[in-house]
Amino acid sequence: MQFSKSTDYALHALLHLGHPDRHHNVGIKELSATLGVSESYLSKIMSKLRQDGIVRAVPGVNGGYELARPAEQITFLDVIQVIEGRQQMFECSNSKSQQHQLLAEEGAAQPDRKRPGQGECLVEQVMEGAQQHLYQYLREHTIQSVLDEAFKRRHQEANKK
Amino acid sequence: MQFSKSTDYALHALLHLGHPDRHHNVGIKELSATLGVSESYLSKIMSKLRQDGIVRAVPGVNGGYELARPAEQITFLDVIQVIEGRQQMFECSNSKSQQHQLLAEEGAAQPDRKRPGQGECLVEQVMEGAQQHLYQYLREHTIQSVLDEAFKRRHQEANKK
DNA sequence: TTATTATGGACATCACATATCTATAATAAA
DNA sequence: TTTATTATAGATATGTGATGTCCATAATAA
Repeated sequence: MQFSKSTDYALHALLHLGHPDRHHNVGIKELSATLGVSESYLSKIMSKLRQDGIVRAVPGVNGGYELARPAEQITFLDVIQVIEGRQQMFECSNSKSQQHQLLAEEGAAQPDRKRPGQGECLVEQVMEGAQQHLYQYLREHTIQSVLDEAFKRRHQEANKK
Repeated sequence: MQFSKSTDYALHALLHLGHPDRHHNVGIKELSATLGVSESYLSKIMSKLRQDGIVRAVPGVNGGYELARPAEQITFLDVIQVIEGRQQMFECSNSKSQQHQLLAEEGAAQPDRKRPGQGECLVEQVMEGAQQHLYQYLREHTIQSVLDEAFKRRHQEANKK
């Protein structure tokens, strides 16, 4: 139950691209050097981000990457789902087992067979609730919000002195 | 970024043990048959739960497992942490890279070197916030709360008829 | 046309989840 | 005390995904 390193790389790369006084594309060389990751590996990640419309890529001289939309419209959830995929965080593997029948209708004398697909797993439902909570939080944090926080701190630092 | 099947098995096994009209230990055979998982594999999981004090185990004739404490004191978070471990969900792998220095003190003329360990990664901080949100939700849901929900539904079902 | 840069495929490696089998220890019943 | 039963721990196997490298190709601007 851990986020992959790729997600880490992706988030940091986007922060770099979102840096305000940057007016040109950023090549994989610069990104790679800044993050301390190999060019080979990082380009795979950037390709994914491009395929999902998070960044734009330009080949050729002076090419590189740039954000495809404003940094405040790139949420943590966006990035995570591109890299980690969009599967459910939890899947109940024994929906057909005796367990669910016991929980759903245990002791119930009447065999009520009118709603077939209704037997959803209660464990799964709790976990889906957890996922929704997590996702909501991740939607509320964006590349821009991190940049803002960084600059706010730098400012506080300067004032304190 | 997915929970393992083992977590699924553990949660369902505990639901079985927490079932109210159960007054004796439950052997691995019964658990295995109910969940549709092999005895070998499930016993590994049960051993972990025992080592962490979630269940008690009794060998020998009429032995088996039982909850080590009331079902309302066994949270989803407890179970998940036993099975998945207690590492952070996210770790920033490049705390020493140029990236953080840029974000932390970019443009800052004064080399402020008084607080050494303060340079925490802002991405990591967001992700830790996410984790805390998730954990809070998982702490609020217990084996008992799922059982309650199951019986509530069964009751509604009976009344509707 | 050329140098530069991104892209995609193939490949290698390692860690981990999943799973099985077997020998051993502990316990209750006989 | 013996025996049957049950949990436990170790060794092992296997597949899958994360991480990472290398190389050939395509696209683009100078």
